[in-house]
Amino acid sequence: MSRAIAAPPLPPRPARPPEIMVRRPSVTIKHVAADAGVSLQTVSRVINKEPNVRPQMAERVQASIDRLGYVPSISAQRMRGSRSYLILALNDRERTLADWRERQGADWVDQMMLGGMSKCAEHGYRLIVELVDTHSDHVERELSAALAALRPDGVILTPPHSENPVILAMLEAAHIRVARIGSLKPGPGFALTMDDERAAGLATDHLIELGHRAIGFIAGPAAYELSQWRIKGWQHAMQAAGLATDSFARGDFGYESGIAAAEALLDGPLMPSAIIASSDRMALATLEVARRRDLRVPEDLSVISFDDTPIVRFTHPPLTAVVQPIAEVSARAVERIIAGDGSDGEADRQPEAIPASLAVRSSTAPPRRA
Amino acid sequence: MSRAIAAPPLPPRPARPPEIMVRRPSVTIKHVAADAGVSLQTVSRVINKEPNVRPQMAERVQASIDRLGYVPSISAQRMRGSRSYLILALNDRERTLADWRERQGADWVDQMMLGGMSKCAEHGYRLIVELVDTHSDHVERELSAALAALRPDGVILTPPHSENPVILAMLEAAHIRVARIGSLKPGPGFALTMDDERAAGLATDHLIELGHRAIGFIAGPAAYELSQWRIKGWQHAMQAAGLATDSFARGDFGYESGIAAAEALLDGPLMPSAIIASSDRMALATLEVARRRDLRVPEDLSVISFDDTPIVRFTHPPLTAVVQPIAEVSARAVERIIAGDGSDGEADRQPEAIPASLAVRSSTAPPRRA
DNA sequence: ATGAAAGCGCTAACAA
DNA sequence: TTGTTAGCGCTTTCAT
Repeated sequence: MSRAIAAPPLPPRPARPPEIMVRRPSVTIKHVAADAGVSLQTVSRVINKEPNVRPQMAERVQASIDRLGYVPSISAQRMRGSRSYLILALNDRERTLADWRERQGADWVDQMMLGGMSKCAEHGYRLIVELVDTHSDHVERELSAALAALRPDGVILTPPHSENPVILAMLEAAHIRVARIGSLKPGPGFALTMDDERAAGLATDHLIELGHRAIGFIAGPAAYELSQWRIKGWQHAMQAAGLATDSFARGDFGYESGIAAAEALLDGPLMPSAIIASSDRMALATLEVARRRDLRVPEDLSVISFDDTPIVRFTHPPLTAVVQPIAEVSARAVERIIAGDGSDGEADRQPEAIPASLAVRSSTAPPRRA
Repeated sequence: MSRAIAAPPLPPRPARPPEIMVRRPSVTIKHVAADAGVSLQTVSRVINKEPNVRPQMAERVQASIDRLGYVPSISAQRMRGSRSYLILALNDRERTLADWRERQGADWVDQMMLGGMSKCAEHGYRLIVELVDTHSDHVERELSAALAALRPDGVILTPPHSENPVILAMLEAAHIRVARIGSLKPGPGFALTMDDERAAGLATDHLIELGHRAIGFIAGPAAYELSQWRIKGWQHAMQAAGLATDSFARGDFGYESGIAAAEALLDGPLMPSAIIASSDRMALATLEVARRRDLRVPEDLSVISFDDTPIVRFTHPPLTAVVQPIAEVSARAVERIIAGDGSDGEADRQPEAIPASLAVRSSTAPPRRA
């Protein structure tokens, strides 16, 4: 008999909170069942929109739910193995914190949140940004703590985590869906790229079309797989035009390294009339080096940034930049994870490429001596 | 007898994942207990570092934990009413998404994450950024879904949520610890401000000291309580110097509104020689209006921004700006929430003020006609 | 179509 | 100091 259900008294809310009010007394499925005069199962079925419930019955239960203000306990649901509706976005702690500290914004994270959170919201999911040190030896502890605490349904890896073997192994062992952004290496889950090679080619071609012959390239750190793709894109475009690829330097994406790299290029044997920098910071640095040497941009030196961050639009001149579709890629990653992609035994191993584009502004022009 | 514990077989990991591998077979407290030959409770005690466990015993259990790779199920722990170690940071969805879409960064959110996440990490907590529409009528649904899903130990409210009665009521009813940033009104939890009034005074005084007499002010929307404080700060400083406070306009923090406001001020009866804008966007707009009118900054017009965001340092000239200690305030909010502040029946009702400062750059100078 | 019973992994309360 | 007994809120059998 349904009325036989123990109808637990709704604990009266104390007028004054007791010594320590940790958890609020909450309405459980039992209260609803008692109130509606049905069994726990029926309530459970209504909550989960399962079949085999007469509409009339469902209505009655729903009424009780509404009246009592019942909200299912996610913890309890999850304990029974349900989804967590959480997706973890792993970002590089060091770099992100540094960006925030400099108070220059972290465009990458911003755009990830934009694309990821929006897409998540569409499906009742939630995106959680987590910062992790790739290089530290407690990645393992950090990540396992995060996984244990959050039990995410999926994880989105960004460079340089996308290639971190420790992280990949853990995720694979945990059978958690994985999206790897900016990685082409084989690994668990699926890979997504912004076609960095093509993007670098785009930038190079733009300069070549303007008439540049000596085009310098400042690469990112080798730890980032995509650094190599960008180099390749530049090299191939140059070679296709029969140009030399000697004007090359490497930075670490940061400003200081950009200063050094730009100086190296401009001091090099073939003084470039244009420089492509693999990050906004390094592009900014290039601008600064040009200024110090009284080189006007773009008249004496064209500069292209590889990040279309807020600041590159407010420099003088505003920089021509490769626009990376970070938001789109993140949205796509979320979409595929929710759809069930990225589980361990995937068939489709093709990395998906979301094309980058080039925003032409005022830092590129034909070379003087063309 | 401890050996009497049912020793559940560790489910063999299938060589090939079955049809749908949803949850991985996981090691539970039972496995550990069986393995170590102790009771569940003892394991529980070791996990929670409770007293009354002989070191030797603890060691043995720990060994089993390590060997089996046991990780406590947070869901189960939480179901027993433990803390969630989650703190929710509620931000304005509309504004934040707009900032991200414009790809100009959302300094506020960045700085919140910087301060909040860092402090959280110190205490084993996690900060989750949640976007909520203040104006929509489904705030209630959105928030209750978030609360149900995450069960955060505390919530940090930012303007304009800090003053949203619906949100405040819900949080109070749920007995969740609350930090209200940028609010002085009484309410649940504790309040934190950046002393906007004093900050506006600081900016005004700086201009007065430079010799300005006609100082215009572009206020933020009235929906933000802090808009009024800033107005007050300006008014008081002006009155203290015996100056008129007629050169006043209101915007909505956005660029377009800034254009209109700046034009209104410059077309007003007393043409100001300096303008304080209540947001970076409106300061940028003021710069643009000045440019259109061939007013040089700072020679013909001094401009002060009320946000020290990335872009105001890359404009020409770089803007003098009020630096809001968002990271510090967020860190403080997290700290107090973890400490147990912000529960309903708080005694200390004094808002805590974290002072803002002024970064003097090149957009302010003595007026020409001084 | 509905209900009863048996847990899920864990901890509080109470033995011993 | 350690173990045993009840559940927590929910879902999954399996009855009815």
